[in-house]
Amino acid sequence: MEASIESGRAGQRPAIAEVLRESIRQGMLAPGQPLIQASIAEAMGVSRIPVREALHALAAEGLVTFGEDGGARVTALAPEEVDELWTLRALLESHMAPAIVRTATPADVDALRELVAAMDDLEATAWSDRNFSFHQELHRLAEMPHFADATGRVLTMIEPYSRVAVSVLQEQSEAQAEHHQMIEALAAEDSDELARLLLHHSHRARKALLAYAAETAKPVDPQAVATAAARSLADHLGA
Amino acid sequence: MEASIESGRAGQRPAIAEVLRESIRQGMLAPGQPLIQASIAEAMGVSRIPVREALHALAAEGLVTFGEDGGARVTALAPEEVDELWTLRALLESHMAPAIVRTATPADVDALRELVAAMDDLEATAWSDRNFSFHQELHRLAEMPHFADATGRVLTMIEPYSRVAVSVLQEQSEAQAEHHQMIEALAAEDSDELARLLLHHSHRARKALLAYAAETAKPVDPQAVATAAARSLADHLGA
DNA sequence: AGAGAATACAGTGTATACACTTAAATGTAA
DNA sequence: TTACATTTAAGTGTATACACTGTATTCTCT
Repeated sequence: MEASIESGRAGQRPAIAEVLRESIRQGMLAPGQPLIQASIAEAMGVSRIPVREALHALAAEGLVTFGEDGGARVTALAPEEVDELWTLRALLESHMAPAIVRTATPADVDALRELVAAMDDLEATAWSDRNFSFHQELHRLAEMPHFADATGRVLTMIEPYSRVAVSVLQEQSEAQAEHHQMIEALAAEDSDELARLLLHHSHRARKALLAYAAETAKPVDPQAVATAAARSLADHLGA
Repeated sequence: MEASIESGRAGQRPAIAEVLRESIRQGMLAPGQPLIQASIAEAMGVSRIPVREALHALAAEGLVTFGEDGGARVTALAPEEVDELWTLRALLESHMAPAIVRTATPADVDALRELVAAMDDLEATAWSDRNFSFHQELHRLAEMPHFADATGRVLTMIEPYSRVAVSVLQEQSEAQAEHHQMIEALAAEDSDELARLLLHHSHRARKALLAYAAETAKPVDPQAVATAAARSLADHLGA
């Protein structure tokens, strides 16, 4: 995704788009929720102008959708769309495997190993956060900025939905086991194995998510897992 | 890409982002060119506010880059980036082949065949326009909106650079021949062949572009192919 | 009470105005 | 002429203000 330094000149500001993007990714702002410009502006202590700019940027990223009435909402994905995005993620991520193996230094591998080890016994929310970082770090190693960018975008879009799966199923432990395998494949410089693992990683998670969606009434509802703190922010921003 | 109807409420406006996106894609606004808000606003007959929103949206799409000084410019890609994007395009496009074959109706195929036939003897600029439409149409048929979106984004980003190759090399006739083959593969419902052709299509074009870049001093300079009319618009918008 | 008209409200879109920053142009002294 | 200080201009960032639109609410009349 974009560099975190939003602008040199006005750079000391907390970067409105960044805050909204993270809030959406972490599920604090649930899919479908209206994003009222004035509320966000007040919450952030700025006028509506920079808020509008952030919303337009996020809309271009696909995280926000402007309705016909002009109102912005957190993009809500249909199950088929989530499915498609998981497929896209699998394709992009597995394609980066050779580059990752090629450019990763032993120090990189160690850092990743440590990161994954630190995730072993985290609860769902904290684990999801680290999980996102782990994959982003992997992408960064490939030194393919546009692949990483596209993949990061997709990861961000599906994250609210992934979190449902992580919190509900035994998904977390399986994914975590695969993370360890990925580190070993990386250490062994086995790019085919890494690609295979990344493909499998996505496909399994995708299937788990869809299975969960199928067996519950309200198919995919990240709102349900929003934390209490998250809810209060969401309520503050909501209509 | 986003739906063309930018907004219901203020929808009758010519959609500023749209105009800028097209201008960049077609090379009227050359990579690296400064995008002065006030100039664009005046040229479009609006204030800077909606212009800024458009620029932020385009920045999120990667077509525009905000410098450290806050100024926006048309994104200029390094040769490695163009190379990477061609690879990305090949990957995405070829992956859509089975879905395209699956969902295309005979009427769709006929329409595409006609479109391609109409391109046979066009000069470079007009051909490039139709070429873009042809591929977009192909993506649309796959009924995979997020794949199509990502691919369209990439196509747009590399378009100014592709045009250089089309105008300088015999690229156009080779690409056109491949287009005809794609139609036949599609008509024969041979998705493997279609995927192969799409891969080859990108890889060959990519190599041709890089070869051209290597043998010229100024590696990739789309400015050189901007038409006279384009230049005047660019100059008007430029600093 | 219920249907329809009039009003108030909530929200967006955007033009204007002003503060701030950087870089260029100008002027001045050695 | 060159180096340095000063002013000017060009550009951006954003707060405020106002116009517009749809929706809910209230009021009125039957």
